[in-house]
Amino acid sequence: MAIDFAANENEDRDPGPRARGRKRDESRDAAILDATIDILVEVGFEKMTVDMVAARAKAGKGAVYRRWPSKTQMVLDAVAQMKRDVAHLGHLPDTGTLRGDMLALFEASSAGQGERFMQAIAALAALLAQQPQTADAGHEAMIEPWAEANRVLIARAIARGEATTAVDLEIVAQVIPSMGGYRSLIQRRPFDRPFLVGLLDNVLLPALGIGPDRPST
Amino acid sequence: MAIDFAANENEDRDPGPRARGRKRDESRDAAILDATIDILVEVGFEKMTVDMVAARAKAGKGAVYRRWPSKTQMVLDAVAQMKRDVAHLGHLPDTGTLRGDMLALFEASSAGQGERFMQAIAALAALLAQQPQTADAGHEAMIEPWAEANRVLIARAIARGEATTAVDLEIVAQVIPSMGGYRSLIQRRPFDRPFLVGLLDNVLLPALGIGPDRPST
Amino acid sequence: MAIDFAANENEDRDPGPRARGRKRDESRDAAILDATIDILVEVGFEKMTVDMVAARAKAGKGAVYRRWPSKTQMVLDAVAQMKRDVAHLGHLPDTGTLRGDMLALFEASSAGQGERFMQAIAALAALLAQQPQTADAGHEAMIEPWAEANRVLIARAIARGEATTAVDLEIVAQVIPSMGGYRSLIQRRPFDRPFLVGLLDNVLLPALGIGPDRPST
Amino acid sequence: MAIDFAANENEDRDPGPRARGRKRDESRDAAILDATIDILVEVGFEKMTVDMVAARAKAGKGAVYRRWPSKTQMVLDAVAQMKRDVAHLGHLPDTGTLRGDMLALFEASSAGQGERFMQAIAALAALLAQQPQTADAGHEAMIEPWAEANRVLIARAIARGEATTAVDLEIVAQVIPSMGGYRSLIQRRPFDRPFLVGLLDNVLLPALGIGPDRPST
DNA sequence: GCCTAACCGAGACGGTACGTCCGGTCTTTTT
DNA sequence: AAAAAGACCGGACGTACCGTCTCGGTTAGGC
Repeated sequence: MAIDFAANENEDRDPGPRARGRKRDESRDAAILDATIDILVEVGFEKMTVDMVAARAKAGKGAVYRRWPSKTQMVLDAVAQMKRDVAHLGHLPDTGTLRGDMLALFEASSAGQGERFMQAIAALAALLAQQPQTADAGHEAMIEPWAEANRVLIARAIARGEATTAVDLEIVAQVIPSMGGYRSLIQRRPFDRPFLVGLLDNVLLPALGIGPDRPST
Repeated sequence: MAIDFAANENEDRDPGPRARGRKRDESRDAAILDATIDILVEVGFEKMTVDMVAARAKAGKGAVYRRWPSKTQMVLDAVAQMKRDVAHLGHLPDTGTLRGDMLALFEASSAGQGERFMQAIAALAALLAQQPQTADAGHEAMIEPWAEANRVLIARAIARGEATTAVDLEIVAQVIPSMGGYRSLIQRRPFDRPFLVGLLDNVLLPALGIGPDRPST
Repeated sequence: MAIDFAANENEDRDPGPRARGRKRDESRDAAILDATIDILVEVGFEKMTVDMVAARAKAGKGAVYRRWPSKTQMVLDAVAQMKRDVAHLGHLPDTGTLRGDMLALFEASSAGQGERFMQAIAALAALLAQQPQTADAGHEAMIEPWAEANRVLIARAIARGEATTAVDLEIVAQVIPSMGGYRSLIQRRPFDRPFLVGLLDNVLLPALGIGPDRPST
Repeated sequence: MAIDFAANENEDRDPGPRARGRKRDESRDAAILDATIDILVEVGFEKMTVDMVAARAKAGKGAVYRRWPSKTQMVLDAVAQMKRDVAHLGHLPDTGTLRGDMLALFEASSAGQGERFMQAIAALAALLAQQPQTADAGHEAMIEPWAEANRVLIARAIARGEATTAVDLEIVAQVIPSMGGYRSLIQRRPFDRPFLVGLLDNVLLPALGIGPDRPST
């Protein structure tokens, strides 16, 4: 967890003997990234221009390119920033059943910026495959935190005897994030509650040996 | 099945009053599509330019745009052409067990141009998400035939009593294609035999109620 | 004479084995150069942008930079083109006296594009001194043809015994063009008839030993 | 004479109620102006950047813009500063002949920083024509003092009966400065002794009715 | 055996975004 | 309060690429 795309910006800097001159205005970072997400959601990655972003953020192009070497890196960082805002593991739901936990996790992330995040992710797909490293970065920012949450919830279910120990946790925890990612990014169909329920009841829970003693739905 | 992206080109043509003038040189189609795949694999969709493709095919840009209305459509058609070469459903394997069938299907499609095809698909991801319609088209060309094959094999397993009837065939048949697509397109990691075996033994077969009475592997 | 700034474009090209591909649209050259002069006169060299010129000429920036390597070269060529249009040596006036010839030459060049040409030259001064070679080029285009005309007229006056042979024709022929150039470019005051008459009667004619048996003025 | 571009900076300052805080470091003025001339001569006005000048002077841009409102004004001031060092009218030469006086004036101004000054002036031409007012200012600083010296020397020659009274002193006194300015600024060729001698013997002296009873040269 | 339309490779065309650079302003820390 | 350092906005430059159009030349029918 704790993905930090901006690490190169925030942490890798060698302050040198001393930090002289005017400080980077950190508020510009946020303003630019916010504008990036806005435009990304509105027009998509291809039709977004750096000038649009700079104008929306009331910034100059210089301020943009001082921070990121290219439009692509800027967008990746914008999405990573969003993810940092969105993913607050730790206060994971605990309803007593795996099925309940998974549904509660979905509800929780649908609230907040969840929707907007998914829109941004979808707009972003175009650039993920441009180069392997950006694809990795995007995956780390998007799917890994989600898989981590799944891993924790399933581990809990195993611990309380609800789920079988016969399967590889690592693989099973990837099922919902991967299929959700594919659905959002490639199929561009919504990752909604019915889709999640279908996956739970027909794939995940059966694979874990959890029978259909389901409540309402 | 039998996806044909080029249908519009090859079949929709209205011959008009009569076909006059020089005939279109059909060998140029193949040369251009081959060059497209070459470049796509080498540099990716974004860095590929139409001029590059034309030069590689020793063709002019006019010949390209006479055949396809845009770079995107040309690339989609190139990949569809590949798919046509690769996917020969109908003679699906029949080994007696679902596990054996799935592995045999994998081996079959790994032969031929399978590797190259996957590289092309991966390079292609960039454009899939650009517009919903191209995403749909790409999905239809890539994943649906694969899911269809899964559907047939699983239906056979249910018919012979190997697999449970308790789950939704439609959803279960999507698991391997979706996760494979996500792995190839977004993670850009190989969809190889170990990954397939992991999915089969930890997700698909348990979900279908098929126990681990596996042979060697 | 016969200054040709565009020589590099029009004559230096090695056609290679054959001239292939679409031909340069020569009308675009003229359209761009005309637009260049328009904008140059309207806003001056510094405030003129290449995009302005391209838009005015209904051209793309590509067409501009295919012809000239920089804004500076484009402007120099535009002025040279103008000069080519303006300077039609050969049909020099012949009034019987040097004074009459010089005044007639002035009247002739004041007609036509003369005025516009001088405006362009004035706007252009900014760039002449940027680099030695552009300064040379500008000088060749602007002043040399003028000096050549002076040389011819003065030589005629010497031939018919009107002017002394005691002075260096080369130097004397430079007086009016140089002082006119300085006045236009640096002082930015008009090179008008009173100024010319002052030079003739107080400098050029006395230096050539021609007395003040002047007509009206 | 006594042009002082820097007047606004050095004399117009209102000391206010009291001069508080750190005193302005007057040595920075000179350092910046020196650096300005250096860079101006090295790369010309257009390619010179304010950052270059500040770096060379080991100053910040703030120190520059606290003193001059723009790059243009700074450069004009730098050249005016030079001029102040160079032009010391009053002790004009007096050799008994106009020809001797003019040559002696040339020798005097060639000494000192004359050469460097001319280089700077040449580099400066670019900005002179940008706006009329800077052109005027430059002309006043450069050419007018020179013309004034010519005027005095020629008036003396007329007074002692060496030169004719038949011509307009004002116009004749402009000949050498104007042609010298044109040669330096536009042609970028040296205003050297042979050039001066050519002008004197073929234009100025004949125009003033002074015959070729020249000494050695 | 011509005529003519449609093809071919090559490459110029208009338009538009990218990433760089610089002028003039503002901010931070040090003197 | 002035100094050096350097980030800030705005906007022009020159490059690259998409999809269209034009050039000279070639390849078929149809006459």
